[in-house]
Amino acid sequence: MIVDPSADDRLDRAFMALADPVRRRIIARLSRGPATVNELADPFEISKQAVSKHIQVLEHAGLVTRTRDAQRRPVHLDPAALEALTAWIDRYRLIHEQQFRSLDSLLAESTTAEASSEASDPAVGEAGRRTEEERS
Amino acid sequence: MIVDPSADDRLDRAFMALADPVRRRIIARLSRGPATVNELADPFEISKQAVSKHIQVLEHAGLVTRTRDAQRRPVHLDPAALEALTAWIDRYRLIHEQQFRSLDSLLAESTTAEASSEASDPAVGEAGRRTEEERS
DNA sequence: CTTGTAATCAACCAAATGGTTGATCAATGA
DNA sequence: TCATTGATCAACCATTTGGTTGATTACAAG
Repeated sequence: MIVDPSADDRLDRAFMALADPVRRRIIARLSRGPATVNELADPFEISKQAVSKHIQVLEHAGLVTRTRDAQRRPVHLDPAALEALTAWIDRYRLIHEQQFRSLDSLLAESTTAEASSEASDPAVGEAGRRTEEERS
Repeated sequence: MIVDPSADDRLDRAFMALADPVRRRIIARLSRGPATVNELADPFEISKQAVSKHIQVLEHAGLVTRTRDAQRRPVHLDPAALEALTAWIDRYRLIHEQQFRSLDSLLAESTTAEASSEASDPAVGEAGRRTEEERS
């Protein structure tokens, strides 16, 4: 019954939560404003209990929060968690682009002068880069 | 042998692919440049076959591509697919923010005389929003 | 107190997921 | 040719996931 509130684990649950198309539709609906479980369940063919479970997954992932209004439990979107996801994706996407950029400049330099600056060269990627250029 | 038709289905697979922490680590590694299956499998405790399966999932989701170099099959990151993911997330995140913005301006209008509101409690304002229902 | 409504809990089930091991394919190099 | 290396295929297994139905809790209104 470990509750493991690790930040990395949160990211894990968030990605996991968005993996399901039903939950993504719920997120999409919530972006227009809060809604109750019944309202959220309405567009789906599945049972209300199933939707309730989906909401629990989203809540546990930190993507939504819930308040109380009499018997109702309105669900609210928490955009901060979504931001963390885009941050993760963009991180590696941008590193990848950066990698290409430095390769380009490296090639440009080698034409102008001697390529003595092998230096650090963490670019295992560079070595691998060469192996590409294949048929498409 | 259906070959992944709809674009919506692609998004589905992409989110599903990123739900697994092993696959996200693979993506992180690939952001530094292409790598072979053996290279990718090295940091993990799991078998090479398991990593191979993960790569197939990523490939089927359009997140990576593979080329050929002798026996090796280098895996390359495809940043375009990652961009599609951030696009989806940002869409609803921004709609949500927009919603807040209009709520704020609405409140601001009602108190044109003075800008006393310190953003107050938007959650309460939202709760009243459940008037927008689509119970059919 | 009783009824009705919103939502969750509990037990259960089928299918998908992630992992394993052993065999096989494909390309290289002796 | 034959052994080696890189990677996949195939069968199998344990756990997780997403769904169901039926009972139960929590409020609000008669």
